[in-house]
Amino acid sequence: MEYNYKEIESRIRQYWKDKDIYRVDIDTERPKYYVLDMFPYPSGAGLHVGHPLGYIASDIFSRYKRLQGFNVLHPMGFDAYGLPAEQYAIQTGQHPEITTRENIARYISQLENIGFCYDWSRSIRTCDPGFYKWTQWAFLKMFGSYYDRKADRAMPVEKLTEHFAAHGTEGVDAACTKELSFTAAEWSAMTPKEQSDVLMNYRIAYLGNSMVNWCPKLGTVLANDEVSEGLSVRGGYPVEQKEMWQWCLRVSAYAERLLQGLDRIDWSDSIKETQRNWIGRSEGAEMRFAIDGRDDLALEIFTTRADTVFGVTFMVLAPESKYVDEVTTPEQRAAVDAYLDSIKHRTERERMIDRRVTGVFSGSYAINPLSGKKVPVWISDYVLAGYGTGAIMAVPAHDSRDYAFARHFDLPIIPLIEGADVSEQSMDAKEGIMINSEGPSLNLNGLTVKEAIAAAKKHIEEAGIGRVKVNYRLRDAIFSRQRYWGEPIPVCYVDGIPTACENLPLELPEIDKYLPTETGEPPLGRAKNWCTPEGWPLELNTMPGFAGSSAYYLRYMDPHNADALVSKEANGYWRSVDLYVGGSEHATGHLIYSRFWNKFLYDYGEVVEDEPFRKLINQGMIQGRSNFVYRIKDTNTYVSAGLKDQYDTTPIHVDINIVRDDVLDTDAFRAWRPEFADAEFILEDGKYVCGTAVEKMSKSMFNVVNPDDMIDRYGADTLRLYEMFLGPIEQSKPWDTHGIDGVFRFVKKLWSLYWKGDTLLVTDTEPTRDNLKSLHKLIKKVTADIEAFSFNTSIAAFMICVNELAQQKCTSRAVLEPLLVVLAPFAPHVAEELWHTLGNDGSVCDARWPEANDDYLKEDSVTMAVSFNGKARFNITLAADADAATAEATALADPAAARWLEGKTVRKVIVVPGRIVNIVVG
RNA sequence: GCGCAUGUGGCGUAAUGGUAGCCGCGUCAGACUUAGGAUCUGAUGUCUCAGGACGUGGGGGUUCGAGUCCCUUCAUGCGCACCA
Repeated sequence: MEYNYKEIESRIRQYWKDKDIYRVDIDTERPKYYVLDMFPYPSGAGLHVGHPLGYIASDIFSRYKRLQGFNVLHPMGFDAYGLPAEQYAIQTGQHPEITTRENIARYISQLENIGFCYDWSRSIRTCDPGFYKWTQWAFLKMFGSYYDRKADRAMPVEKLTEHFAAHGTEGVDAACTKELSFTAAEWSAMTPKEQSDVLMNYRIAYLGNSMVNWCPKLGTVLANDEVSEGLSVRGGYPVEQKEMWQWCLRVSAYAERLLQGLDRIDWSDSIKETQRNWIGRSEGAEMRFAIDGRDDLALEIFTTRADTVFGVTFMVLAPESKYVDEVTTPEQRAAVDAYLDSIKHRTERERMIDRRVTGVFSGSYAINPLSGKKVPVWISDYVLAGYGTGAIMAVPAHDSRDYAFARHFDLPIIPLIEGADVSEQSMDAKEGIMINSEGPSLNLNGLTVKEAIAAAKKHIEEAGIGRVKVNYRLRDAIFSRQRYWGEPIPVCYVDGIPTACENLPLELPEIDKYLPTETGEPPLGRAKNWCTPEGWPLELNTMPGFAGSSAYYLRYMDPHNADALVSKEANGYWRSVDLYVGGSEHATGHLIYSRFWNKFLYDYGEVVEDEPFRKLINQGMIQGRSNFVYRIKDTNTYVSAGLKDQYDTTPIHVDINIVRDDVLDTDAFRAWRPEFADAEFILEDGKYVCGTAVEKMSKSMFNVVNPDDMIDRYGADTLRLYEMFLGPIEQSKPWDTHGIDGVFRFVKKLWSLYWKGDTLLVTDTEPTRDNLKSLHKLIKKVTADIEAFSFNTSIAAFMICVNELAQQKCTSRAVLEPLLVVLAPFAPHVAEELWHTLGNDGSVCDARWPEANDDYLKEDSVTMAVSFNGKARFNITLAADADAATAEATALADPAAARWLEGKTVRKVIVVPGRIVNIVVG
């Protein structure tokens, strides 16, 4: 039998399908294990070789766990809502559902070709009403909840309304947009609309008027993680700050729990650190600075450097601060208005690129609560409205931003730390001994910075000037998108009051065009009869991309349940994801939102685990390797890469399929596109050598390698092995097809252990000790490697083992059969095929993972020469069970060593079995 | 600026503190071939007076012993960034 991978792989896949071998159900007799891949957005371009990297790794792990006797849940689905399908719909009029369905079909066929062990019966699509019903359900639950800080969990808003009716805001400690204060009587006197507005201030899913990232080109708002450096992540269009009414999720209420939870999960340090940064906890103090001559007004500021209060020489307000209007004096009114106007016209991006120091004096003075000194109040856009209170105390000596501002406007700078030279720059470091810090009620002089921070905070609280406060950088997530292709937000407006639509799913209506309406309403404004049966208008915004991906892992546990997102039974069994594999680019998006969503559901006992993903592996990105030709300017002549510097050239991407080993097939190039038909070439050594670059794999760079092509040329098993062989799974690396031949050779070599021509070589002969040693070395190594997620080293071990067995001419079934079991997770098709060849009835997927027997790995007795300290050489003989206590140097090999050892005693011999010996002498 | 990660042959990489470079690619030599982008065998870090010497970005340190641990420095990649 030849190794005919095409025939074998298609037959084996059919076998698995016929036997429905990957179907999983709850089985309380067996321990569960849940392995999940981040589900893909099915783009029109299909999968390239980079996508399966993580899927192959998780597939190996799933199969391994299954062979170990675990009941493994390993599903796959599709993140089907998204911008590309909608953009395509706008351009072509094609319904996004059609595009999406076609793309999903292509993805499924590509995935099936690789031989993954997914249970497709559990597959989900976020755009199915049966799925998004539960996305909407969770949203309504958030709409009906507030975050009680005392209980430290989400609670039904009814609790809050009861409390308001009985006690007003007295005793309420709830996460909110702004602190409110009213009595029970005042609450009862409010109109329903007013009460609704008050509750919006507390709801976890709320309608808020806030500064949002507005992308005019995309015609929608974006969440913070969808914006990078003032540009939209998708499309790269400019993003402006705009005040809009939007649905938001009060993610910030969970900031502390999201932070604390990181300590209990097995994720990489770098991704945990990224999340910690994103959450941005900082401990400090909030304190009040009274405005001179105004009994009714004090500026509330936040600082982490309470120790520097004596160095405050001015105050700064964000331009959007609510204080701005109040502190602006009539004399300064014109200047302030002019400044605010000039700021408004700058986009976020312009502000970021051009960090000029700008600002204006408000006319008012604030009084330093500790020193009693009067300091001017300024307005500047270097202070952010959205963080802390939107107002700061400026300490130019010890903050570089304040320093720049002080220098620019010639404001005083008072150093507070001994030896600090502030003539050129501020001293931001939190170290040194305090000076110039004595006031009527507090003296910090002589303390270290750390002591001073603590002392100042304590004093501020005791003196009633302010309080210790923790601030978070994490903002609430904007949850509205002015888009068609997303989950409808199940809210209607009853007399203008936002009200939950309890009848779910609220299905996405058909519309004639996918553009916003002429009046600027979102696309859903085009839907006919978009209202409740009672005639109340429905919300026109849809949910953002992260909505559908926030709880999908729960749905796989119980995908067809019509009565609940997941049944108690299914959730109680599968609990949470044991291993999650996906890209690190989701660190501040999906991976935060999912954790938040899960914790919210946990608060209500809807799920049993507080964290959704116990272990996370971030696979690296596979980049593309692009090829270039160099066109000489204004000609149709192309010069080889080595000679290009002699000409004025433009590099042009060339399809990697007409390049082999960086040498261009010039005929294929002429045939590639009409404009190259009569191309001329300047060659070197008779060849046209292309330039190369490592870039993102993309259609437009002609560097996409399709897994289907690889499977066609080498088979799925070789592709799987090669992708794992490339290097550590977490590492990003360019795809390089060179080297796949080596892996292909290995598979063929493996095959030839079993078959020589049409002769089956496997016999029932007793295995030799060497045979068993080779096998058990492999089992031990591969078991340890899989546990450590180190697949590249396992494959090296396979190569060594197969080479050894070939050299030993091993034909023993007792060795060649377990070899297949160990190989099955990596190369399942060929393992299954040979498993059947050996006469096994069932599938290799249901075999038992063999255990490594250390007895086969021990050396008999070893004599080795050892050099020590560069001085001595010994011959040491070790018995098979030698250890440090019993081994002894038995003979001295040379006279020099003998002299060195003379008069000394061998104290200790340290042995690493079969390897190194260290001799400690006294 | 802050944080995280990574620096090893021509290349991808490997080494519980214990012979640095396993495995693969590439290269060289040989075998078998009408032929090879097939297969098989062997060699392949650098220098070398052939005994060795030097080698894991640089500099220190701990250790009998350091690619590995500690300090420091440089370089690259990623994340956050006017967050007070």
